[in-house]
Amino acid sequence: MKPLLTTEERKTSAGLPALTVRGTGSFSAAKTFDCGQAFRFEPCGGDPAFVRGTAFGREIAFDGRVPGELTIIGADRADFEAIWRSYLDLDTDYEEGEHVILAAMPDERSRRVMQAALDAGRGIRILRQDPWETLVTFILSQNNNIPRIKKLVARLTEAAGRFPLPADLLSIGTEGLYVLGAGYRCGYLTDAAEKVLAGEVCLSRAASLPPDEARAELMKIRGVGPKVADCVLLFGLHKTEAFPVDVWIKKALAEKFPEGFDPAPLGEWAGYAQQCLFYAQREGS
DNA sequence: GCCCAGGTATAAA
DNA sequence: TTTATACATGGG
Repeated sequence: MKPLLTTEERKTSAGLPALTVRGTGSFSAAKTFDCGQAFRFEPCGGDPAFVRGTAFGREIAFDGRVPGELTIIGADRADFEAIWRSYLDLDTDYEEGEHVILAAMPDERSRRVMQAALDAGRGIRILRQDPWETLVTFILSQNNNIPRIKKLVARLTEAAGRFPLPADLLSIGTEGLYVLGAGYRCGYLTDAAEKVLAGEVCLSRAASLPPDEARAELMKIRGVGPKVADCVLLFGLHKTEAFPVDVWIKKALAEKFPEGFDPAPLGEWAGYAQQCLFYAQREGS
């Protein structure tokens, strides 16, 4: 059942608009912004449930310290309806998702493994991030770790004065990107910028394509392989059915699914299942 | 110092 | 088609 949300507008003591949303269920700002899908948010004031960052060019803070509700600082009700409600995927019933995912498990052993992952990841939401931002951040993610990806993104954003658009990346140049710490990925970024700017790769068109074709469209970019493409499909284009969980389960996790893994019955919940598995694995280690 | 990270391009079997 | 290796960098 679609969550029933209520909202209450406020002003912070500093005069910023703020909106408290109630009925958010299991939503966890801490897990959603720490599970490796977004790289522009940081804990605010020591509590990981209170995060701040930038999305869609707006500085924003999400205070999820009170269970069952979320306070968005830097947004009024109109902003919430226009951007954050969709961005945070608050109208999707993730409890139903858990049931679908468990029902898709072929045997008792798999079910137990998945149950543990769902328990660990409960509260994660699959964000609807800006596709270009998602593309750039996940190009940077390859053979890289999350803390360093965040620092790198922050450095690029500071250098460009905003999250770098294609023209900004070309203006910084391949060498400039190298100096900023992008390493061997610097040429991948400029290739992405060139192809998007030339219309050779069109993200908004990819959004309306079937997953396979959208994946192929993204992989025209040098440095975008199947994994980066799938992350962009999931976190940027919200093609939640497109994530082939079986392919991306790593060795450690593959041991837990000795019978293999058929992602088909997961349907639109494939991405969420995958993200819970990823989060649980990262928590465990 | 060492291992590794939300992988990919490339060459070789 | 599958397997091996280099890759820039720095977090832990």
